Amino acid sequence: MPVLGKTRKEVLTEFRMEELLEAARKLFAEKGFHGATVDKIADAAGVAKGTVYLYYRSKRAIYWAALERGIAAMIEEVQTQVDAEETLEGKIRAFITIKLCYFERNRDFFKIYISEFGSAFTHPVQIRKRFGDLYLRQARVLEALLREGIKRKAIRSIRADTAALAISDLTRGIITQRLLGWSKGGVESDIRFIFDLVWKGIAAP
Amino acid sequence: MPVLGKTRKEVLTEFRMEELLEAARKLFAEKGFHGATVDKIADAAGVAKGTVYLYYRSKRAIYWAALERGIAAMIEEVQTQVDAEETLEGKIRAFITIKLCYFERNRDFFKIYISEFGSAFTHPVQIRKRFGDLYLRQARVLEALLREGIKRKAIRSIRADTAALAISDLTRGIITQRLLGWSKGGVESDIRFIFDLVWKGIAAP
DNA sequence: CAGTAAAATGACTACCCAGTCATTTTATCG
DNA sequence: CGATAAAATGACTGGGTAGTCATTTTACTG
Repeated sequence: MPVLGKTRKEVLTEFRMEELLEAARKLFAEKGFHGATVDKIADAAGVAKGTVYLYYRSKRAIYWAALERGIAAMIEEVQTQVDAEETLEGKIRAFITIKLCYFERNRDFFKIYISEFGSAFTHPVQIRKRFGDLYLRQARVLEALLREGIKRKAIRSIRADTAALAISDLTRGIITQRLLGWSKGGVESDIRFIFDLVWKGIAAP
Repeated sequence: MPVLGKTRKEVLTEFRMEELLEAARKLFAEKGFHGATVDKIADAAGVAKGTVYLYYRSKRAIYWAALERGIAAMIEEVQTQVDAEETLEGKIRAFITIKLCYFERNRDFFKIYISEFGSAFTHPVQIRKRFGDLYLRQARVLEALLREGIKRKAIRSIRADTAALAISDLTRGIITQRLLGWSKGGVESDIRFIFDLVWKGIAAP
């Protein structure tokens, strides 16, 4: 009997899916898609393997759920913070900052994200497209900012879509470097570095 | 009996290793490390599976050989072309251009390269280090250029190591976009775009 | 051409793992 | 407290593959 919008069953389902997702995120991050086994994910979530299949259709489905949810959360956070800034400069800086901080906080997720990027070429077209759409969605937040800047002559006339992807690449690159231990400076220093490079690179003369 | 520096055996070994590497490169690029089977690699090289193991210790060994040789060849090509340029501007442009063209010509290799990048986090430390060294080696070519530019006041005072990695990331990003079909322009247009962004970003005021 | 060594073969072993489903455990309710 | 349904279990199946090695093929040599 539905009492407060959610039936008992719905609550349980939500709980199990959450626990499984959390366990899966850690294992996929640690071992990669192939290295993480459904058995281990079940174990980590404190259930038996069969139970996993009561909540997710397949191993891939869990993987996708983890990836999709992570990207969606990131986009939301980025969008909110960008909207909160007044100036174009502030907005672009926020875009870089929030992404960097989000990944710094969610290292597990970033590892999955990056790994998916690497497999993009070997996946079937349809999966590649799905990931591409997800990735492009966050780039488009930035693209809109750049377009606005170009219109207002604050930014020189560049290809906004390409520039947005380039800035995303730079951000992703810095995060990778940080996770691999190649970056010696602090987060602030890294943010400042990228932002300076980008801003000087795109600002109107 | 060694006649011309190489024994019959050495020639055969070299030939087989080459054939296998070529076949492996294609398959790894197409299917990824897990998707490519030793059987298929052997097939593609026109030998039986057992023969593969006469020339390579393991599947991983073939993979590494393909990756290492590809990166080494790229570095060599980049270094040569960079050296051939006179100006700092020309050298930096050459760095970007040659990498882009090299990968454009060796798409198979790039797919392996990128995929390795994605798996960097899930590999054992020792393998990760090995790949890192390889990657950093090419970044150091650029780093040396930047340092020289900073010394000569042509480039503003920035962290040369971080900037070198950032420019590498940008280049890698563009190549990825091209391979995924996200980049609409031609190669020249992409090169010009990155170079402009970078040059304006790092040039002395 | 026979005999020997080098090279190649592919059937086989040993292992791994996604996904299933008959069975057991737990919750619900009259 | 049974009876019934919902949820969970884990042994099992089917498919797959890295790496081995006894056997066969090919090349070389006297």
